[in-house]
Amino acid sequence: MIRKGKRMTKQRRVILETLRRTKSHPTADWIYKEAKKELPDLSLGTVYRNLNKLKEEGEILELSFGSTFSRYDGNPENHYHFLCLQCDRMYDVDLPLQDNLEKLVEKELGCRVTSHRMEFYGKCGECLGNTKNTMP
Amino acid sequence: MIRKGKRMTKQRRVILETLRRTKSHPTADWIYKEAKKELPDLSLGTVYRNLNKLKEEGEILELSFGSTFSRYDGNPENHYHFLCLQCDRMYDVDLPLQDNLEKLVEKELGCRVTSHRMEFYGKCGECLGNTKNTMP
DNA sequence: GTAATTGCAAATAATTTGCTGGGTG
DNA sequence: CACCCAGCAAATTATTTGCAATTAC
Repeated sequence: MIRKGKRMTKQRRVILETLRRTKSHPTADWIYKEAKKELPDLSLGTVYRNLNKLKEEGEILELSFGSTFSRYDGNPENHYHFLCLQCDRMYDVDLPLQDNLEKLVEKELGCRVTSHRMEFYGKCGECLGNTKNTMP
Repeated sequence: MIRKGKRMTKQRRVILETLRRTKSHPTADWIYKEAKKELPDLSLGTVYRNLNKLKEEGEILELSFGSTFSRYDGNPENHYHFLCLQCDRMYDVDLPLQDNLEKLVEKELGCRVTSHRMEFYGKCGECLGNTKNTMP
């Protein structure tokens, strides 16, 4: 693996490790606060710059579905997500990619489809359970 | 039945008409500029306020997939979209909703899924045509 | 009449960028 | 030792909000 023009600074390493360690699909700010515990002088701008670089290099995914901020995923393989509208937690969905749909879209629009994204919305298991207990 | 809010001001009417008239999935700013031709005193804040109301009432859709700004769709029925990564145009995709996938997600995560969204990315027919001449 | 809604401008929120000094390869 | 990259803070961008005046019902 050739690291062309990429420098492995300790900031970059800690940011990537922080993201890979969690399954919570965190925001840039969460990563910043978390990584700052290890690197107290870390700045938020550095977090954003590194997240953008890592995204361009295909090391991570940026998830920016229907909200005012981005979440990040340390797993760069395309996969789907479920967002709980009550607690705002985001879960990975282990469903096979519907690549056949890309073909259908190409036929319909006469375009070239290179990727797609899908996100599900609703109430997560934990929130379903919580309401059950507190509901009259 | 209490009709709280929801006055048909001329601003609201023009904003909705402007959005319904186009197939371009425009931004709030585009709608503002366009509607301003008819209502010169219109302000951008009013456009945002009305778009949010219309969204809440289910009259329109807000599309905020993977970008720093929202686009709006005058068709409130859930449907998929294709975004051309070259020219940034957005197209409606006429594909049946994959509601069966919602069931699969519910089974996998033990959650309640109420909706989902899907977006396709690539190069649109027009952009393919433009490059066809220069491709080997 | 009166409460929702407007225009305006200032406030937020998330992210990006310019500068300069420091650390990596 | 060249030059990428960090830290810091100010700039940008999209959107929201407070307020007094206006307007629809």
